Amino acid sequence: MSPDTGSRTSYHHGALRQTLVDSARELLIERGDAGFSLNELARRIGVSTAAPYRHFEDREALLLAVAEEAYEELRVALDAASRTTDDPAERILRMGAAYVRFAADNASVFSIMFRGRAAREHSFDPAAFQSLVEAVTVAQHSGDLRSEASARMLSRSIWATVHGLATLHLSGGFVRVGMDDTPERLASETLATFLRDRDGR
Amino acid sequence: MSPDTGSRTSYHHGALRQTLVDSARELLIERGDAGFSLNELARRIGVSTAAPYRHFEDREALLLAVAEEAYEELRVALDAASRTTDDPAERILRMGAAYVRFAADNASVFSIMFRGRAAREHSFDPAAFQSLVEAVTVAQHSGDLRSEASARMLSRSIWATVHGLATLHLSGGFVRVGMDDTPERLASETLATFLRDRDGR
DNA sequence: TTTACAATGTGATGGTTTCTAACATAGGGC
DNA sequence: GCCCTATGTTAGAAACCATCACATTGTAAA
Repeated sequence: MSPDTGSRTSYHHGALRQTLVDSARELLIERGDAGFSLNELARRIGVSTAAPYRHFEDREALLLAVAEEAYEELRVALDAASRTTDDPAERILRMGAAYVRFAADNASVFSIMFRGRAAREHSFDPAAFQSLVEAVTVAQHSGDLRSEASARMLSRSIWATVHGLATLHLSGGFVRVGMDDTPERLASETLATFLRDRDGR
Repeated sequence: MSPDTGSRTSYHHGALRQTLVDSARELLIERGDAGFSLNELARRIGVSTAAPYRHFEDREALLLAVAEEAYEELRVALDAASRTTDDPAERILRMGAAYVRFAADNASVFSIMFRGRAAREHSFDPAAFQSLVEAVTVAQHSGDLRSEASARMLSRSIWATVHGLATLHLSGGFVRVGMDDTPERLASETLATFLRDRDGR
């Protein structure tokens, strides 16, 4: 008897790898990290539960692929935010806001980005870090930054601050002390600490 | 036939609940969040795999109990760090260092503290936050803080910064850009951004 | 064009996990 | 001393991850 290939007409799916990554992201959003199941994913796509293993070593490897795509999206979002202004200080604020916004809009995906192999291999991406260092250097030269610490040190501080904002915002901690806010306001109010008071704003 | 009660002599364990929490922490450290198994835990302790369910609703509830104990330890550690100095700015630095140190010394426990119910119910503990606000207020009055933002706002910023340092330090992100360091130095170099330059140090 | 191969699917299955149900034991209040 | 409840046990259902042997198909060489 010919095997059941779901609603497919051909035996081979054709684009299973990418379908797995895309659908995995949806399922992850629905069920969360703990509730995510490879079996359920395969059933939804209409392939056998063994099929995903032709493309990914194990469950973790598939989630890593999802995280990698998300890291790329985050990089693009930060880049886009950076391009929305020429003002050095404003640029830092907007990149920070974009980071927290991304976390808020992609909660469960964001959380798998910062655990396991994904975190080790992709968090604090050197290229993205370098672009922040450059923005900070410009801001320093234009006198917008309070501190005289090295650009790399300051960038590390800013990154950590924004990342902390993102994760604590997700965890709901700010709500408990009556200090929750939009990602944009969280970022600008917090990063203001790093900036000199300026005329026009 | 009398049931096998492991190496125990009596049918009842006697202090199973606390033993579960303590051993769960050890197993969590060995295997990590994903690798942690209630069955393995029960086998180690020498009780049946159903026994833990007399004390905890499910796997998650047991890990929540572990997280709750850890939150208390963190609170104590922050309190102890706070008491090591009377200098207002130094106090903030030391609390920050203690926070990052705790994360570094208790990696897998720290990670379960900030996900799921544990994060929602215990992250950003209002009492701990209040004690930071007080330290910040003192530092403001003594002129040690750069910013004139409200003590609550500044405290939120400092907390987010320290939390970001802790999580990124754990993920190994700093290593990738050649900027890793001890928890103490990470905290002091980063929090320096918030402080005025002072004479004696 | 045919044929062999490599890639990608399937079905079946083993081992482990979480959690529940029904039953066993014992400790403490009456 | 007796019962009741708390806290164990055994058995097992349902799901999941992962692997095996086998099936199908696209493709590249002969």
